[in-house]
Amino acid sequence: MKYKKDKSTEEKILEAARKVFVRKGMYGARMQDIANEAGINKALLHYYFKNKQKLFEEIFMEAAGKLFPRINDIFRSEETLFIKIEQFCSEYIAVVLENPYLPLFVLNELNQDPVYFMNKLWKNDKRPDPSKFLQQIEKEEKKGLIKKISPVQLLMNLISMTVFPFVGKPMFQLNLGIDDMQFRMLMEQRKKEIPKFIIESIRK
Amino acid sequence: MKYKKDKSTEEKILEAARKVFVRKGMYGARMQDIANEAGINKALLHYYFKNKQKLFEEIFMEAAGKLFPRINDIFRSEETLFIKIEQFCSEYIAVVLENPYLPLFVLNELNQDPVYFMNKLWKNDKRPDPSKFLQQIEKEEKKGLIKKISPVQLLMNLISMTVFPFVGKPMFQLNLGIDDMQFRMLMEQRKKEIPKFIIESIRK
DNA sequence: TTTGTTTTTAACCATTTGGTTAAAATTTAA
DNA sequence: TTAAATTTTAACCAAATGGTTAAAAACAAA
Repeated sequence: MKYKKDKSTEEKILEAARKVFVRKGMYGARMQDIANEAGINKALLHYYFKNKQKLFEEIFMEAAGKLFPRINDIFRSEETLFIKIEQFCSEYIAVVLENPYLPLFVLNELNQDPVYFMNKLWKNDKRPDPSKFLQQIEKEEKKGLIKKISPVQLLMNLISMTVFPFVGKPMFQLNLGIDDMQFRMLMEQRKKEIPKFIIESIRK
Repeated sequence: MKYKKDKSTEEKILEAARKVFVRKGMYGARMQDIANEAGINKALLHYYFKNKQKLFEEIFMEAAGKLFPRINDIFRSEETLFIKIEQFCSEYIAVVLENPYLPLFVLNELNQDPVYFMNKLWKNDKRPDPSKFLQQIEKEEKKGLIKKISPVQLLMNLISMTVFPFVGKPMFQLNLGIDDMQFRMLMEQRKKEIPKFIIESIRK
Protein backbone atom coordinates (compact mmCIF):
# COMPACT_ATOMS: atom_id res chain seq x y z
CA MET A 1 0.00 0.00 0.00
CA LYS A 2 1.13 3.48 -0.80
CA TYR A 3 1.96 6.17 1.69
CA LYS A 4 2.57 9.79 1.05
CA LYS A 5 5.65 11.88 1.71
CA ASP A 6 5.65 13.98 4.83
CA LYS A 7 4.44 17.36 3.62
CA SER A 8 5.69 19.20 6.67
CA THR A 9 9.27 18.11 6.04
CA GLU A 10 9.03 18.99 2.38
CA GLU A 11 7.75 22.41 3.28
CA LYS A 12 10.49 22.84 5.87
CA ILE A 13 13.04 22.13 3.15
CA LEU A 14 11.43 24.47 0.65
CA GLU A 15 11.33 27.23 3.20
CA ALA A 16 14.99 26.75 4.04
CA ALA A 17 15.94 26.52 0.37
CA ARG A 18 14.00 29.68 -0.37
CA LYS A 19 15.91 31.53 2.31
CA VAL A 20 19.36 30.29 1.33
CA PHE A 21 18.96 30.45 -2.44
CA VAL A 22 17.46 33.92 -2.43
CA ARG A 23 20.25 35.15 -0.19
CA LYS A 24 23.20 33.43 -1.88
CA GLY A 25 22.07 32.56 -5.40
CA MET A 26 22.35 29.20 -7.14
CA TYR A 27 26.15 29.02 -6.94
CA GLY A 28 26.63 30.53 -3.50
CA ALA A 29 24.07 28.33 -1.83
CA ARG A 30 25.40 25.19 -0.16
CA MET A 31 23.28 22.07 0.25
CA GLN A 32 24.65 21.80 3.78
CA ASP A 33 23.40 25.32 4.56
CA ILE A 34 19.94 24.40 3.38
CA ALA A 35 19.99 21.21 5.43
CA ASN A 36 21.10 23.10 8.53
CA GLU A 37 18.54 25.83 7.98
CA ALA A 38 15.85 23.16 7.73
CA GLY A 39 17.22 21.33 10.76
CA ILE A 40 17.63 18.04 8.91
CA ASN A 41 20.21 15.71 7.48
CA LYS A 42 21.82 16.54 4.17
CA ALA A 43 20.88 13.16 2.72
CA LEU A 44 17.28 13.95 3.39
CA LEU A 45 17.47 16.79 0.92
CA HIS A 46 18.32 14.32 -1.81
CA TYR A 47 15.52 12.08 -0.66
CA TYR A 48 12.99 14.83 -1.28
CA PHE A 49 14.72 16.57 -4.20
CA LYS A 50 16.92 14.69 -6.64
CA ASN A 51 19.66 17.29 -6.81
CA LYS A 52 20.61 20.90 -6.29
CA GLN A 53 19.52 21.96 -9.76
CA LYS A 54 16.03 20.51 -9.29
CA LEU A 55 15.60 22.11 -5.90
CA PHE A 56 16.83 25.41 -7.24
CA GLU A 57 14.46 25.37 -10.18
CA GLU A 58 11.56 24.68 -7.84
CA ILE A 59 12.46 27.76 -5.84
CA PHE A 60 13.19 29.90 -8.86
CA MET A 61 9.96 29.06 -10.65
CA GLU A 62 7.98 29.67 -7.51
CA ALA A 63 9.68 33.04 -7.05
CA ALA A 64 9.26 34.13 -10.63
CA GLY A 65 5.72 32.84 -10.61
CA LYS A 66 4.84 35.18 -7.79
CA LEU A 67 6.38 38.11 -9.60
CA PHE A 68 5.03 38.05 -13.11
CA PRO A 69 1.64 36.52 -13.80
CA ARG A 70 -0.69 39.29 -12.65
CA ILE A 71 1.16 41.76 -14.85
CA ASN A 72 -0.31 40.34 -18.01
CA ASP A 73 -3.84 40.50 -16.62
CA ILE A 74 -3.39 44.15 -15.82
CA PHE A 75 -1.72 45.15 -19.05
CA ARG A 76 -4.29 43.33 -21.17
CA SER A 77 -7.43 44.47 -19.37
CA GLU A 78 -9.94 47.01 -20.72
CA GLU A 79 -9.17 49.70 -18.16
CA THR A 80 -7.84 53.13 -19.00
CA LEU A 81 -4.11 53.78 -19.11
CA PHE A 82 -4.14 55.67 -15.84
CA ILE A 83 -6.03 52.93 -14.03
CA LYS A 84 -3.63 50.30 -15.33
CA ILE A 85 -0.66 52.27 -14.10
CA GLU A 86 -2.22 52.57 -10.68
CA GLN A 87 -3.08 48.89 -10.54
CA PHE A 88 0.36 47.81 -11.63
CA CYS A 89 2.20 49.87 -9.01
CA SER A 90 -0.16 49.05 -6.25
CA GLU A 91 -0.32 45.31 -6.83
CA TYR A 92 3.31 44.81 -7.68
CA ILE A 93 4.58 46.70 -4.67
CA ALA A 94 2.16 44.81 -2.44
CA VAL A 95 3.50 41.47 -3.65
CA VAL A 96 7.14 42.42 -3.42
CA LEU A 97 6.82 44.03 -0.02
CA GLU A 98 6.19 40.54 1.29
CA ASN A 99 9.30 39.25 -0.50
CA PRO A 100 11.63 42.20 -0.93
CA TYR A 101 14.56 40.13 -2.22
CA LEU A 102 12.69 38.36 -4.98
CA PRO A 103 13.32 40.84 -7.81
CA LEU A 104 17.09 40.89 -7.43
CA PHE A 105 17.16 37.13 -7.10
CA VAL A 106 15.12 36.59 -10.24
CA LEU A 107 16.85 39.25 -12.31
CA ASN A 108 20.21 37.95 -11.28
CA GLU A 109 19.53 34.37 -12.26
CA LEU A 110 17.75 35.52 -15.40
CA ASN A 111 20.96 37.25 -16.30
CA GLN A 112 23.07 34.11 -16.02
CA ASP A 113 21.27 32.47 -18.92
CA PRO A 114 18.43 34.63 -20.27
CA VAL A 115 17.15 32.36 -23.00
CA TYR A 116 17.14 29.21 -20.88
CA PHE A 117 15.19 30.79 -18.05
CA MET A 118 12.84 32.77 -20.24
CA ASN A 119 11.82 29.57 -21.99
CA LYS A 120 11.36 27.71 -18.72
CA LEU A 121 9.36 30.57 -17.29
CA TRP A 122 7.07 31.57 -20.10
CA LYS A 123 6.10 28.72 -22.35
CA ASN A 124 4.78 30.53 -25.39
CA ASP A 125 1.21 31.22 -24.35
CA LYS A 126 1.70 33.07 -21.11
CA ARG A 127 4.69 35.19 -22.08
CA PRO A 128 4.54 38.74 -20.75
CA ASP A 129 2.92 40.65 -23.54
CA PRO A 130 3.26 44.42 -23.33
CA SER A 131 1.99 45.00 -26.88
CA LYS A 132 -1.57 45.91 -25.90
CA PHE A 133 -0.31 48.30 -23.25
CA LEU A 134 2.08 49.92 -25.72
CA GLN A 135 -0.66 50.35 -28.33
CA GLN A 136 -2.95 51.82 -25.73
CA ILE A 137 -0.38 54.51 -24.98
CA GLU A 138 -0.26 55.46 -28.65
CA LYS A 139 -4.05 55.49 -28.88
CA GLU A 140 -4.55 57.70 -25.86
CA GLU A 141 -1.91 60.03 -27.20
CA LYS A 142 -3.68 60.29 -30.56
CA LYS A 143 -6.97 60.90 -28.76
CA GLY A 144 -5.23 63.84 -27.14
CA LEU A 145 -5.55 62.47 -23.63
CA ILE A 146 -1.81 62.42 -22.94
CA LYS A 147 1.29 64.14 -24.25
CA LYS A 148 3.45 62.64 -26.96
CA ILE A 149 5.79 60.06 -25.52
CA SER A 150 7.58 56.93 -26.69
CA PRO A 151 5.49 54.01 -25.37
CA VAL A 152 8.52 51.87 -24.68
CA GLN A 153 10.17 54.65 -22.70
CA LEU A 154 7.05 55.13 -20.64
CA LEU A 155 6.82 51.41 -19.95
CA MET A 156 10.45 51.37 -18.85
CA ASN A 157 9.86 54.31 -16.56
CA LEU A 158 6.90 52.62 -14.96
CA ILE A 159 8.62 49.31 -14.37
CA SER A 160 11.88 50.91 -13.28
CA MET A 161 10.31 53.11 -10.64
CA THR A 162 8.24 50.23 -9.33
CA VAL A 163 10.85 47.50 -9.21
CA PHE A 164 14.21 49.17 -8.71
CA PRO A 165 13.90 50.37 -5.13
CA PHE A 166 13.68 46.72 -4.10
CA VAL A 167 16.71 45.77 -6.14
CA GLY A 168 18.71 48.59 -4.62
CA LYS A 169 17.23 48.18 -1.15
CA PRO A 170 20.49 47.73 0.77
CA MET A 171 22.12 50.58 -1.14
CA PHE A 172 19.24 52.94 -0.46
CA GLN A 173 18.99 51.89 3.15
CA LEU A 174 22.65 52.46 3.90
CA ASN A 175 22.94 55.72 2.01
CA LEU A 176 19.70 57.21 3.29
CA GLY A 177 20.14 55.73 6.75
CA ILE A 178 16.71 54.12 6.93
CA ASP A 179 15.68 50.86 8.60
CA ASP A 180 13.37 48.13 7.34
CA MET A 181 10.32 49.77 8.85
CA GLN A 182 10.99 53.11 7.20
CA PHE A 183 11.76 51.40 3.92
CA ARG A 184 8.44 49.62 4.03
CA MET A 185 6.63 52.90 4.63
CA LEU A 186 8.37 54.53 1.69
CA MET A 187 7.28 51.69 -0.53
CA GLU A 188 3.73 51.91 0.75
CA GLN A 189 3.73 55.57 -0.23
CA ARG A 190 5.09 54.71 -3.65
CA LYS A 191 1.93 52.79 -4.51
CA LYS A 192 0.29 56.20 -4.93
CA GLU A 193 3.39 58.30 -5.51
CA ILE A 194 4.54 56.64 -8.73
CA PRO A 195 1.17 56.84 -10.55
CA LYS A 196 0.81 60.43 -9.45
CA PHE A 197 4.32 61.22 -10.65
CA ILE A 198 3.75 59.60 -14.03
CA ILE A 199 0.33 61.07 -14.60
CA GLU A 200 1.52 64.56 -13.72
CA SER A 201 4.16 64.12 -16.37
CA ILE A 202 2.10 62.80 -19.27
CA ARG A 203 -1.40 64.18 -18.83
CA LYS A 204 -2.41 67.09 -21.02
CA MET B 1 68.25 43.93 -8.41
CA LYS B 2 64.55 44.39 -8.77
CA TYR B 3 62.48 43.82 -11.84
CA LYS B 4 58.84 44.62 -12.38
CA LYS B 5 55.90 42.32 -13.03
CA ASP B 6 54.71 41.95 -16.59
CA LYS B 7 51.92 44.49 -16.87
CA SER B 8 50.47 42.96 -20.00
CA THR B 9 49.89 39.62 -18.29
CA GLU B 10 48.39 41.33 -15.28
CA GLU B 11 46.04 43.23 -17.54
CA LYS B 12 45.14 40.06 -19.43
CA ILE B 13 44.19 38.48 -16.13
CA LEU B 14 42.18 41.45 -14.97
CA GLU B 15 40.32 41.58 -18.24
CA ALA B 16 39.49 37.88 -18.02
CA ALA B 17 38.51 38.17 -14.37
CA ARG B 18 36.28 41.12 -15.16
CA LYS B 19 34.48 39.13 -17.80
CA VAL B 20 34.01 35.99 -15.71
CA PHE B 21 33.19 37.64 -12.38
CA VAL B 22 30.69 40.05 -13.88
CA ARG B 23 28.98 37.21 -15.69
CA LYS B 24 28.97 34.60 -12.94
CA GLY B 25 29.44 36.48 -9.66
CA MET B 26 31.93 35.76 -6.89
CA TYR B 27 30.63 32.25 -6.16
CA GLY B 28 29.87 31.18 -9.71
CA ALA B 29 33.21 32.23 -11.11
CA ARG B 30 35.86 29.51 -11.30
CA MET B 31 39.56 30.30 -11.15
CA GLN B 32 40.04 27.82 -13.97
CA ASP B 33 37.57 29.75 -16.14
CA ILE B 34 39.48 32.94 -15.54
CA ALA B 35 42.77 31.23 -16.35
CA ASN B 36 41.34 29.81 -19.57
CA GLU B 37 39.78 33.13 -20.54
CA ALA B 38 43.17 34.77 -20.03
CA GLY B 39 44.92 31.98 -21.89
CA ILE B 40 47.28 31.20 -19.04
CA ASN B 41 48.03 28.65 -16.38
CA LYS B 42 45.94 28.58 -13.24
CA ALA B 43 49.01 28.80 -11.02
CA LEU B 44 49.88 32.05 -12.71
CA LEU B 45 46.71 33.57 -11.32
CA HIS B 46 47.98 32.94 -7.82
CA TYR B 47 51.33 34.35 -8.77
CA TYR B 48 49.74 37.68 -9.68
CA PHE B 49 46.86 37.64 -7.17
CA LYS B 50 47.13 35.89 -3.84
CA ASN B 51 43.68 34.32 -3.91
CA LYS B 52 40.22 34.44 -5.37
CA GLN B 53 38.92 36.90 -2.78
CA LYS B 54 41.71 39.38 -3.51
CA LEU B 55 41.21 39.15 -7.24
CA PHE B 56 37.48 39.53 -6.83
CA GLU B 57 37.81 42.59 -4.64
CA GLU B 58 40.08 44.18 -7.22
CA ILE B 59 37.42 43.69 -9.86
CA PHE B 60 34.57 44.71 -7.61
CA MET B 61 36.21 47.89 -6.41
CA GLU B 62 37.14 48.82 -9.94
CA ALA B 63 33.57 48.22 -11.08
CA ALA B 64 31.98 50.10 -8.23
CA GLY B 65 34.57 52.83 -8.62
CA LYS B 66 33.42 53.43 -12.16
CA LEU B 67 29.81 53.57 -11.08
CA PHE B 68 29.65 55.89 -8.13
CA PRO B 69 32.24 58.62 -7.74
CA ARG B 70 30.95 61.19 -10.22
CA ILE B 71 27.55 61.05 -8.59
CA ASN B 72 28.72 62.91 -5.53
CA ASP B 73 30.30 65.64 -7.63
CA ILE B 74 27.05 66.18 -9.45
CA PHE B 75 24.77 66.03 -6.43
CA ARG B 76 26.96 68.41 -4.43
CA SER B 77 27.61 71.01 -7.14
CA GLU B 78 26.07 74.48 -7.26
CA GLU B 79 23.93 73.85 -10.32
CA THR B 80 20.16 74.05 -10.37
CA LEU B 81 18.06 70.98 -9.68
CA PHE B 82 17.09 70.55 -13.31
CA ILE B 83 20.68 70.78 -14.50
CA LYS B 84 21.77 68.20 -11.93
CA ILE B 85 19.09 65.81 -13.07
CA GLU B 86 20.20 66.18 -16.66
CA GLN B 87 23.85 65.73 -15.78
CA PHE B 88 23.19 62.67 -13.68
CA CYS B 89 21.18 60.86 -16.35
CA SER B 90 23.47 61.79 -19.15
CA GLU B 91 26.73 60.92 -17.43
CA TYR B 92 25.52 57.81 -15.70
CA ILE B 93 23.99 56.31 -18.82
CA ALA B 94 27.12 57.12 -20.78
CA VAL B 95 29.29 55.26 -18.29
CA VAL B 96 27.04 52.24 -18.02
CA LEU B 97 26.47 51.95 -21.74
CA GLU B 98 30.12 50.96 -21.96
CA ASN B 99 29.62 48.36 -19.20
CA PRO B 100 25.97 47.37 -19.25
CA TYR B 101 26.35 44.53 -16.75
CA LEU B 102 28.08 46.53 -14.04
CA PRO B 103 25.00 47.67 -12.11
CA LEU B 104 23.54 44.21 -11.65
CA PHE B 105 26.94 42.85 -10.71
CA VAL B 106 27.55 45.52 -8.09
CA LEU B 107 24.03 45.50 -6.69
CA ASN B 108 24.07 41.76 -6.46
CA GLU B 109 27.31 41.55 -4.54
CA LEU B 110 26.30 44.51 -2.42
CA ASN B 111 23.28 42.49 -1.46
CA GLN B 112 25.30 39.52 -0.21
CA ASP B 113 26.84 41.52 2.58
CA PRO B 114 25.77 45.17 2.49
CA VAL B 115 27.70 46.47 5.47
CA TYR B 116 30.96 44.79 4.54
CA PHE B 117 30.97 46.12 1.00
CA MET B 118 29.69 49.55 1.87
CA ASN B 119 32.56 49.97 4.29
CA LYS B 120 35.10 48.75 1.79
CA LEU B 121 33.68 50.99 -0.91
CA TRP B 122 33.10 54.23 0.87
CA LYS B 123 35.50 54.91 3.65
CA ASN B 124 33.74 57.66 5.56
CA ASP B 125 34.83 60.72 3.61
CA LYS B 126 33.69 59.83 0.12
CA ARG B 127 30.42 58.14 0.97
CA PRO B 128 27.60 58.94 -1.44
CA ASP B 129 25.94 61.90 0.18
CA PRO B 130 22.51 62.74 -1.17
CA SER B 131 21.73 65.21 1.63
CA LYS B 132 22.56 68.35 -0.33
CA PHE B 133 20.51 67.14 -3.28
CA LEU B 134 17.58 66.34 -1.01
CA GLN B 135 17.73 69.74 0.67
CA GLN B 136 17.90 71.43 -2.69
CA ILE B 137 14.65 69.78 -3.70
CA GLU B 138 12.95 71.15 -0.59
CA LYS B 139 14.40 74.61 -1.20
CA GLU B 140 13.31 74.80 -4.82
CA GLU B 141 9.88 73.64 -3.75
CA LYS B 142 9.63 76.35 -1.13
CA LYS B 143 10.79 78.90 -3.67
CA GLY B 144 7.81 77.79 -5.73
CA LEU B 145 9.93 76.51 -8.60
CA ILE B 146 8.62 72.96 -8.42
CA LYS B 147 5.58 71.17 -7.12
CA LYS B 148 5.43 69.65 -3.67
CA ILE B 149 7.11 66.26 -3.66
CA SER B 150 8.91 64.04 -1.18
CA PRO B 151 12.62 64.54 -1.91
CA VAL B 152 13.46 60.93 -1.19
CA GLN B 153 10.75 59.73 -3.56
CA LEU B 154 12.03 62.00 -6.30
CA LEU B 155 15.58 60.76 -5.78
CA MET B 156 14.39 57.17 -5.98
CA ASN B 157 12.50 57.91 -9.17
CA LEU B 158 15.55 59.48 -10.76
CA ILE B 159 17.93 56.69 -9.84
CA SER B 160 15.44 53.95 -10.65
CA MET B 161 14.68 55.22 -14.14
CA THR B 162 18.36 55.70 -14.86
CA VAL B 163 19.75 52.44 -13.53
CA PHE B 164 17.04 49.84 -13.79
CA PRO B 165 16.89 49.35 -17.55
CA PHE B 166 20.44 48.03 -17.37
CA VAL B 167 19.62 45.69 -14.51
CA GLY B 168 16.64 44.33 -16.38
CA LYS B 169 18.35 44.40 -19.76
CA PRO B 170 17.87 40.72 -20.67
CA MET B 171 14.27 40.81 -19.49
CA PHE B 172 13.47 43.91 -21.51
CA GLN B 173 15.28 42.63 -24.55
CA LEU B 174 13.49 39.31 -24.62
CA ASN B 175 10.05 40.71 -23.89
CA LEU B 176 10.32 43.65 -26.25
CA GLY B 177 12.19 41.68 -28.85
CA ILE B 178 15.03 44.12 -29.26
CA ASP B 179 18.71 43.46 -29.95
CA ASP B 180 21.79 45.05 -28.42
CA MET B 181 21.89 47.81 -30.99
CA GLN B 182 18.28 48.82 -30.41
CA PHE B 183 18.78 48.65 -26.68
CA ARG B 184 21.72 50.99 -26.93
CA MET B 185 19.66 53.46 -28.93
CA LEU B 186 16.87 53.38 -26.38
CA MET B 187 19.37 54.17 -23.64
CA GLU B 188 20.86 56.99 -25.67
CA GLN B 189 17.39 58.48 -25.94
CA ARG B 190 16.88 58.10 -22.23
CA LYS B 191 19.68 60.57 -21.51
CA LYS B 192 17.20 63.26 -22.57
CA GLU B 193 13.97 61.37 -22.04
CA ILE B 194 14.29 60.86 -18.29
CA PRO B 195 15.08 64.50 -17.41
CA LYS B 196 12.26 65.63 -19.66
CA PHE B 197 9.90 63.15 -18.05
CA ILE B 198 10.83 64.23 -14.54
CA ILE B 199 10.78 67.93 -15.23
CA GLU B 200 7.39 67.72 -16.91
CA SER B 201 6.13 66.09 -13.75
CA ILE B 202 7.53 68.42 -11.10
CA ARG B 203 7.79 71.85 -12.70
CA LYS B 204 5.13 74.36 -11.81
C1' DT C 1 2.77 -8.29 17.60
C1' DT C 2 4.19 -8.67 13.02
C1' DT C 3 5.07 -7.15 8.48
C1' DG C 4 5.65 -4.11 4.80
C1' DT C 5 6.47 0.93 3.85
C1' DT C 6 8.24 5.36 4.50
C1' DT C 7 11.35 8.55 6.73
C1' DT C 8 15.73 9.72 8.63
C1' DT C 9 20.49 9.19 9.61
C1' DA C 10 25.63 8.32 9.73
C1' DA C 11 29.20 7.12 7.07
C1' DC C 12 31.14 7.25 2.79
C1' DC C 13 32.51 8.42 -2.14
C1' DA C 14 33.89 10.99 -6.37
C1' DT C 15 34.58 15.29 -8.21
C1' DT C 16 35.48 19.91 -8.17
C1' DT C 17 37.99 23.63 -6.69
C1' DG C 18 41.10 26.88 -4.57
C1' DG C 19 45.62 26.83 -3.68
C1' DT C 20 50.86 25.10 -3.38
C1' DT C 21 55.38 23.46 -4.93
C1' DA C 22 59.29 22.78 -7.30
C1' DA C 23 61.33 23.00 -11.43
C1' DA C 24 61.71 24.83 -16.24
C1' DA C 25 61.76 28.74 -19.32
C1' DT C 26 62.50 33.46 -20.12
C1' DT C 27 64.26 37.90 -19.32
C1' DT C 28 67.49 41.34 -17.57
C1' DA C 29 71.74 43.48 -16.20
C1' DA C 30 76.65 42.99 -16.08
C1' DT D 1 78.24 34.80 -21.88
C1' DT D 2 76.82 34.37 -17.46
C1' DA D 3 74.43 34.78 -13.32
C1' DA D 4 70.65 36.61 -10.89
C1' DA D 5 65.78 37.66 -10.95
C1' DT D 6 61.30 37.03 -12.89
C1' DT D 7 57.72 34.62 -15.28
C1' DT D 8 55.39 30.45 -16.47
C1' DT D 9 54.19 25.68 -16.17
C1' DA D 10 52.98 20.78 -14.85
C1' DA D 11 52.01 18.10 -11.19
C1' DC D 12 50.16 17.81 -6.92
C1' DC D 13 47.41 18.52 -2.47
C1' DA D 14 43.79 19.39 0.95
C1' DA D 15 39.38 20.94 1.72
C1' DA D 16 34.84 21.58 0.27
C1' DT D 17 30.90 19.97 -1.88
C1' DG D 18 27.27 17.44 -4.29
C1' DG D 19 25.67 13.15 -4.10
C1' DT D 20 25.16 7.84 -2.66
C1' DT D 21 24.47 3.80 0.28
C1' DA D 22 23.04 0.85 3.58
C1' DA D 23 21.06 0.45 7.74
C1' DA D 24 18.25 2.18 11.58
C1' DA D 25 14.06 4.40 13.20
C1' DA D 26 9.32 5.50 12.83
C1' DC D 27 4.97 4.46 11.16
C1' DA D 28 0.82 2.26 9.32
C1' DA D 29 -2.09 -1.76 8.40
C1' DA D 30 -3.17 -6.57 9.48
